[in-house]
Amino acid sequence: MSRQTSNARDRILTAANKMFYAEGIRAVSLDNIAEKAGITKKTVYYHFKSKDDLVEAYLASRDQPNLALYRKWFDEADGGLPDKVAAIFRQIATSARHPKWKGCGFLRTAAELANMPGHPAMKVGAAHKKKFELWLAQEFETQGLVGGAALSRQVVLLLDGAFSTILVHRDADYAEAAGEAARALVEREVRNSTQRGSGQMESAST
Amino acid sequence: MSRQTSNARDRILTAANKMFYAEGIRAVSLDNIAEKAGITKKTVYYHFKSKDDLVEAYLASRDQPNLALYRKWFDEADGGLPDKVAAIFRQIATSARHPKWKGCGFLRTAAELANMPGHPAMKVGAAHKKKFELWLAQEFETQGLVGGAALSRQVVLLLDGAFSTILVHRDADYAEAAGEAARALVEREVRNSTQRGSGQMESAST
DNA sequence: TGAAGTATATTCACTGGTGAGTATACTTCA
DNA sequence: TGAAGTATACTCACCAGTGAATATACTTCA
Repeated sequence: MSRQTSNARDRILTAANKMFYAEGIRAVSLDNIAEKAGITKKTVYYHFKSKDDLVEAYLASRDQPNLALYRKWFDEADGGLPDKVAAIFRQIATSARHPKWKGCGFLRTAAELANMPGHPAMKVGAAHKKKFELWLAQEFETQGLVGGAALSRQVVLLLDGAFSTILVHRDADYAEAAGEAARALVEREVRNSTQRGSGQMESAST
Repeated sequence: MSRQTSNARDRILTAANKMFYAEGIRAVSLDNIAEKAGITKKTVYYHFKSKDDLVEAYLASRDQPNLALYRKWFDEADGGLPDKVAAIFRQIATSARHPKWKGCGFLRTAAELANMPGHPAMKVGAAHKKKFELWLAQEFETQGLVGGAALSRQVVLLLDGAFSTILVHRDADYAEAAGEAARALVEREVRNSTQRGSGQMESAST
């Protein structure tokens, strides 16, 4: 790690980030990335031991920034829990209207590498999604919601559904619909948790 | 189209179906498919004008069978609307526990080809998803639900969310969670529609 | 009816190009 | 000087797509 070094590594990672996200994993070669980074392929192999390694680094580099963004959207939104959750979906709708938007990089990578369940990038992706689910569950439980974990999971399902569906239809309105569904589920749980002190049934039936 | 003809074409399509679904689009070459089908690559090019063309045919061949399956699950489930919707998710959970399950072929193809929005296969995929959404909306409206279209969309979001999330975590339980969320949303709309005759507001607020 | 012609279906062998990954040598700075 | 970092130039495998030839059936008309 000397003067120029981390510079080249950063440039590779930046190029990988843009290209893998924009085009997909298998659609982008290390030659492409090297060219974009303005270095040789051999230098890529100096800093990353294989393409798979670089793919893993690509997703790892998105982990914290992405989570921070969700947290920011949530924290800065006005209103109660339902509004804060809905705000995340509204922000995603906004992002999705940018022409360069191509869905969730984690989800798309998982879809593309579905035939390699042990791939290191898959683990990074799964961990990222788990972190989000856990963070939201904690937010819910801090606010006194009893079924925070289950609710968080439902919101996650709507969120990933929005990512996928918007990508299929190229229609960001799906994020709004998902936001409304999430809002309804959160409202319901807020009602549930405040009415009965520590009740644990979710549905009237069964 | 003589006797032998459609035979080769079918074998190609069968091989493409299995391989594209199992491995992904760009991970599978036409050499691979030709070998699996027991014919020459040139024969593949006789029946399909390009790889893209074959990918489109692959998704098109899954359209009706997939929709039929969802309809069957829905129709054969006991109980009311909420139960019928939940049944779809339970069936998906069951499918997802098979080792060969790799998510939704339409969604995965869309994720992989996200950089080619005009790709013919993308159109087939979008149309497929729209058909499902429309079918479910009609089922809802036939049962007298006012907000059938919006509700159908919410269920779709949960469904595609389940596909994506299960794939990431390799955990079919997400389908059950999605099913519970869907059930809650349907129950809410049933309540909404029966209480007020033809009201059209979905949420108490705004 | 049967030979000549035509459309369908398939193969073998190939091309131009790209993929991941490497052997080796040069450069630069501490 | 010697280790970190980078480049040139390469290997070998594969990939989408093609050229030329052939086999098989389906007409057509003398």
